[in-house]
Parts: sequence; structure tokens; C-alpha cells
Amino acid sequence: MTALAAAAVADLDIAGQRRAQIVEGAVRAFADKGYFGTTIEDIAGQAGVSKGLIYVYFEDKRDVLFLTLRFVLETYARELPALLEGIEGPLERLRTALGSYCRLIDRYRDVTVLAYQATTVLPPPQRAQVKAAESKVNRILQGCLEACFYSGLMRPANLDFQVYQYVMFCHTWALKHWAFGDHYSLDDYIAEGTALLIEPHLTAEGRRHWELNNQQ
Amino acid sequence: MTALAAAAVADLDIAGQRRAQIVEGAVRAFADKGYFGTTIEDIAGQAGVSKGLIYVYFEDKRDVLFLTLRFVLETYARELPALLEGIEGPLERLRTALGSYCRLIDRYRDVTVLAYQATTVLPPPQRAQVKAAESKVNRILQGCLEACFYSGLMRPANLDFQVYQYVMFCHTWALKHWAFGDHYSLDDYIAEGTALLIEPHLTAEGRRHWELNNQQ
Amino acid sequence: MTALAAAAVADLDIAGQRRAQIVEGAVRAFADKGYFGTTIEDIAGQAGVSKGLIYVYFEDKRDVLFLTLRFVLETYARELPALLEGIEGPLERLRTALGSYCRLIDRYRDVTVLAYQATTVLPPPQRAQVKAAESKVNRILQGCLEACFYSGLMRPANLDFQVYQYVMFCHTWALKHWAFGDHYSLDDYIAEGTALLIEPHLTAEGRRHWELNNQQ
Amino acid sequence: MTALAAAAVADLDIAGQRRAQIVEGAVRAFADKGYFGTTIEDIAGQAGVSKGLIYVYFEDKRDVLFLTLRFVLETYARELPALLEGIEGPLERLRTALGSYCRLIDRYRDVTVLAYQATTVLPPPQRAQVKAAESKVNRILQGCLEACFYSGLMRPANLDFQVYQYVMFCHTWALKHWAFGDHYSLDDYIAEGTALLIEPHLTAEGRRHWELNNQQ
DNA sequence: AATGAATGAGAATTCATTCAT
DNA sequence: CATGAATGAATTCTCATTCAT
Repeated sequence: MTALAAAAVADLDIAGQRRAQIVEGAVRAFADKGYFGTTIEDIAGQAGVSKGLIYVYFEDKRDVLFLTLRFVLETYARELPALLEGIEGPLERLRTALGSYCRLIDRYRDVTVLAYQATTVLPPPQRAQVKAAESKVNRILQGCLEACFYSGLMRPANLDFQVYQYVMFCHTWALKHWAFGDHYSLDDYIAEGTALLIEPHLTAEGRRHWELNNQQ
Repeated sequence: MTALAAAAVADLDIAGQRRAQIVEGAVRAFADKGYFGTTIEDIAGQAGVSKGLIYVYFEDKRDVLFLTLRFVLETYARELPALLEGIEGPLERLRTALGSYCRLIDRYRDVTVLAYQATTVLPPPQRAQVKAAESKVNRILQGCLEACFYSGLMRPANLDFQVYQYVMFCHTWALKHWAFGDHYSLDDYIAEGTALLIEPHLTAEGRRHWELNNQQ
Repeated sequence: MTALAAAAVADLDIAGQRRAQIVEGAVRAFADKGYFGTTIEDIAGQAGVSKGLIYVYFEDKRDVLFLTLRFVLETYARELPALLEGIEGPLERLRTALGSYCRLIDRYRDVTVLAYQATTVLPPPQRAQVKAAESKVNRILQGCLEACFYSGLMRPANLDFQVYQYVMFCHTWALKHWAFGDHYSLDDYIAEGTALLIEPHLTAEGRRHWELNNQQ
Repeated sequence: MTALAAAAVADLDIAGQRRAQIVEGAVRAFADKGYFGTTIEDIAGQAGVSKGLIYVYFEDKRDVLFLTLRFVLETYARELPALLEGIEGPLERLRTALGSYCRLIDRYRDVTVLAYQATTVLPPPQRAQVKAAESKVNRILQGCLEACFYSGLMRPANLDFQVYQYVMFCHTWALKHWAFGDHYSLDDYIAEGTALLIEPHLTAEGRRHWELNNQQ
């Protein structure tokens, strides 16, 4: 590798680091005051950089939003599979997926709400990308559910709809936190959701498996 | 009625009419561009009045938002019971409630999304009122579901959670319209939701009733 | 007098009454919040009439200001001579004039300040009228002082300047009320002013008269 | 001095310079149209900066007023002692103080009027500061007058009142410039004021000193 | 690369004034 | 005469964005 190439890589790295640093600041700032209540200065302050620097690494404020949303959605898409790794059994995978997604959302609760609040300001191509990133996460759950159907552990139903039930259940932890947060812990929330969203759909076979696993 | 009293009533009427007219304009304007993208001038334009008049009938822009949200939530709370009137049988009432709520939301789809986007800008007391108005709607569904539990037609479960499943299912028609709107008609959406959210929870008794009604 | 003429007079009278009523309201409103802080609605409220009526009897807001200032200055110009009536002796007349002017100003303290605050918004011809009205009041004091000079009771000095000393002393009761109001009663203020502004200028003859009068 | 400290000083300097530049613009703008007739844009124009910059260095329009008034009052409080420096003899100091204050006021005639017009819009703490700054100037005159009393050159009288006579005499040059400006030069004004406000209060001793100095 | 001073377009809000009733 | 609903010009203030250093 030539010195120039090394420098280029280093530059990219530095650029990447800076971008990450700013996105982290944006996550905090947006979480605090929402997209419209946050100023570029707020983001700069939270990121520990100057206002001007943001415009070196981002097009404009919407671009910061876009990359913030993408960052969180990519985190979901990256970590959810990681958390499923090594888990065997379709039912066990589905229940883990549901719980893990809730836990991930809890980590970025405010940004998840942000996606509902501010996606509209994104230009169509970027809005499409956010939707695609969200769909990618959904497809992980979809895979788990499909496996349950396929293996005869759950009664087949409209896959899309049921997946969305699961997705919205997880999002609801963020969206309606004011309604649940005070009365239920995250663990309770997940437990109740599991009971409501998975159990009723088990086949006889599925129920046997379920009870076996719950005994452990 | 004295002339004075008549004038007072007329005044109230004019004020009420104007307020309604402006809220209607706001519904259109907010639907178009969201709360933050809408200017007072947009609202005035959509309502067919001047900028200044809005400040005669509303405190400020947030107040317009507040009354717009309240108007829609009150419409839900008023019409949902009306649509349930005369319907007998807990299951039939529950299914009607679910479908009717979806249809109502379809009518004010964008304002329903607005509630998720902009409620944060409301001052706490008004935010509380919006939540209360939303809860009031939820309680209608809750009553229907409770009756199904009580009459032994559905297997009892955590009432709060199951109600929220229903509520979020209806809201999802607005929130994720981009994902469903193209592939499903509203009727399909409701039918699929009914199949997914009610049927799996029926008792044997409930299933009999269900099939009887579906044959009609 | 024909019926028509009677009606015209009555009209004028009604008009005059209305104008007076509104000016009274304006005095209160301006005193409360100053010219720029007062809205036409405030004036209407204080006067107990509708906003629209003000524009029947006045050109615009500045015109209300103009007539308010003129009203107060005319009150001064009318009442000061009345209060001097029957008072004999140049010194006694001068001291009475000084004290009475202070008392009059105390009655319309805030409007007196208003003259200093807002005269600038008047169009030149009306500003000139206000100045003229003020000068008319000053000339009353001037006459008293001149008589003291002429009769040899006070040592002659620059008449204009000394009159302005007297005028400003009276105005200062309004302008610097925050500095004096708490420490001196109006009576004290007048007594101290008399001691400072008249006594040192007395001739030997004047002093004799002064002491005679003070003994009474 | 470290580079950082140097930068900090430079920053302060730039900020200080800008603030001064804007206050200078405000002095001109307010002098032209008064506080209420002046828009932020006017001030920006007079200062040669953009509208937005004013809000970087000042809270709001009232804050510009406050700092403008404070600037002028501080100028008075700074320059008046400087002009008295080296002047010996209580009487000579008093007469110099009176004349110098008039001359200073002449320099900022319109801002002096501004203080009478617009102080009311300041929030109480800032209004108090303006009063305090004014009192500080008054105390300089007070010291001079007190020395004259103490040294037996002037007949003692109510100190507060006599000081206020002097202060108001100086302010009157600004407040009633329409009445004096055309007929008297500033020098005449001062000379007449001296004759009226100091001479009559001299003791025999004082009069001897006075004549000695006037012969020079 | 990084800063932060400077800009100015844009928005909310106020209120004098008009005018139909 | 009297009202008060309606208007819109004018103003303050914010903040995304630029750019010289």
C-alpha cells in the first residue's frame, strides 16, 4: 500500500469516525427535543464539534436525520441476527426475536419515535431507503415466523399481517411508552406480548414444545 | 329569548363556526405538509380566512394543533358508539368496533399520523387532554372486548394489552399506509385483522357464534 | 333656533361627550401602559365603547394621543388661573402657581410623562399645537414671576430660564417620581421647591413680604 | 500568554467590538426615530451588520436599548470625572461639572431623551440598573455641591433637591431643545444656567471667589 | 480539517384600521 | 349611531447554511 493510499484510507476512517461521532450526537439531541426542536447547534454541542463541521460531513439537517435513522435501523438489522445466533428451534427463535427487538428499541426508544415523527421531511429517495431498512428488520422476524408456520408449530396465517403485529408490538413500547412505561417493566411487557402474540397461535405440537422450553 | 341573549347565541355560533372552519382548514393543511411544514398562512389559505383571524379564535399555532387533534379524537369517540348502536352480541360488537374504528381512522388518516408526529409540541396539560381523549376511544374497544371475555366467547387475556393490540392495528392503517395501502383495500385490511386478532382467541362457544354470524 | 340647528347642537354635544368619554379612557389606558403599550382595544375597554367607535370620533391612534395631551394641557391652562383667582400679591401668586401646578401634575402624573414619551409620534402640526399648549401654561407662571420682578420683590434674572426652572421642577414630580415619591410627600416636595426656587431670589423687600405671609 | 488565551482575548475583543458597533448604530437609529419607531433592521442598517447578528450579541430589542442607555450613562460617569480632573476650588468644580454635563448631554442629546421615552419597556432589574447608572452621575454633581456647602462658599440647602435642579437643568437642554436650541447657543445656555443656579446661592465669601475667577 | 462569525430567508404574531351589519 | 368581525401590513426573532480564516 502506498503512502497515499494509506492516507486515503486513514482519511476515510477519520471521515467515518467523524460521521459516527456526529450521528451519536444527533441521536442524543433528537432524543431530547425531536427533529424540529433540535438545532444544528444542539447537534454540534452534543457531538462536541463545531456547527460548521457538520456541513463538511452531511448535506444538510435532513441528511443528518437520514443517517441517524439509518444508523439505528442498521443497528437493529445487525444486532438482531447476532442475538439469534446459536438459538435453535423456530419457536425459541421467534420468541427471542420478539424480545430482542423490544430490547433494542428500548435502547433507542426516542429515535424509534423520531422515525414516526420526522420521516416525512426526507426527500422521497431517502424516505424509500428508510422504509427499506425497516423492512429489512421486519424480514428477520418474518423469517422466524415463517419457520414456525413451516415446521407446524404455529397455525399458518397471513404472514405479512402477523409480522406487522409483532413489529408494531415492539414499536408500541416506544410509541406508547407513556401508557405502558409506568405500569410494566420491559420484561413484563415482553412476557405479556409473548403470551398474547405467540401462544394463541400455537398448534398442539407447538404447545408441547413451548411448555418444554418454559420448564427449563 | 331577549334580543341580547339571541345576539349572544349568534355570537357563539359565529365563533363556533369560524373555529370549525379553521380546524377543517387545519386538517387539510396538516394532512398535506405535517404540523411543522404547515404555516399559519397555509391554514388560513385552506380555511379561506386571513392569517390574522386565526389568532382571534386560537391562542397560537399549537392551539390550532390541539383543537384539531381534539376534534378528530372527539369525532372518533362520538361516532364509534353511534356505529355500535343496535348491534347485539359481544363478538359482533367487537368486530364492528374494530372495523368501524379502522374506517373512521381512514377518514382522518393524516391527522391520526399527525397525533404521532406533533403531540410533543403541546404543553403538558393539553398533551394530557389528548391522551385522555385517546384513552376514551380505547375504552370503547375495551368494553367490547371485556364483554367477550365475560360472556365466555373469548379466552380471557391481559385486557390492556389486547386492547392496545386492537388499537394499534387500527392506527397502523394510518401509520403504515405506505406498506399496506397498495396491497390491501381497507375492507381486506379489516377482514385480515379480524381473522388475526379475534378468531384465534375465541373459545369453542365463541367459535360457534362466529360461524353462525359469518354464515348470515 | 330651528329644529335642525338644535339637532346639530345636540349632535355636537353628543359628539363632544363621546370624545370626552374616549379621552378619559385613553388617559387611564395610557397611564397604565404608555402610548406604545396601549392598544386601541385597551382604550375602547377603558372608555366602555367599541373599538370601531373610536374611529368615528378620532382620525387614528395618534389623534387620540393628541387630544389626550391637549385635554390635559387645557385642563392645566384652565385650572391654574382659576386657582390663582382672588390671590393678591405677586409673591403669593407665584408660590401658589408653583404649588398648584405641582398638584395639577400630580393628578395627571402619567399623562405628563406621556407627553415626554410620545409627542414625537405626532405629526408636526399637532406637535406644534402641543408645544403651544404647554407654552400657554408656562406663560401663566411667567406672568407671576414677571410681576415679582416688576414689583421689586425678586431680583430680576433671565425670565425664560427661571420660568423653565419652575416648570421643570413641577414636571420633575412626574418625571422622577421614582426618585422623590417614596421620600417626600407632595406637600414636602412643594415646600422644598419653594424654599429652593423662590426664597434665594427675593430682594430685601421681598423677604419682608415673604415672612409676613409665612407668619399668617 | 498561551495561544488559547490569546484566542480567548481576541474573541472577547471581536465580541466587544461588534457590540460597540451595534450600540453605535442603535444610538443613531434611536436618535432618528425613537425606540418604538426603530426596527431591528434600522439598527442593523445603521450599524452596517445584518439583522441576525444583532441577536447573536443581544437578547432582543430591549436589550439593545438597555445597553445603549447604559453605554451613554457610563460615558457620562466616566468622562465627567475626567473633565473635573485637576480643577481646584469647589465653586470652580461645580460650575465645570454643570457645564461639562451639559456638553456631554449635548453630544448624546437624543439618547438622553430616549431614556425618558423608553425606560419603561425595560424589565425591572434593568430599569433599576439604568436608574442606578443615572444616580451615579448625579452623585458626581452632588459631591461638587456638597463641597461648596461645606467650604462655606454656598448657602447650604436641601442637597438632594438642589442636585436635582442641576441635573434637570442639564437634561432640559435635551428635553426642551425645541424651546431653547433656536434662541440660545449651548454656551449661552450654560452661562445663563450658571448665573441662575449657582450665583444666587453664593455666600459673601463665595461671591468674592466667584468674581476673582470670573475676572481671569 | 475545523471553526464560529455572519447572513438572510422565513415564520409566528400583533394590532391599527376598515366595513358590513 | 354603534359594533366587532375581519384583514394584512409590519415586526420581531430563529436558525439552517455559508465562508473567510
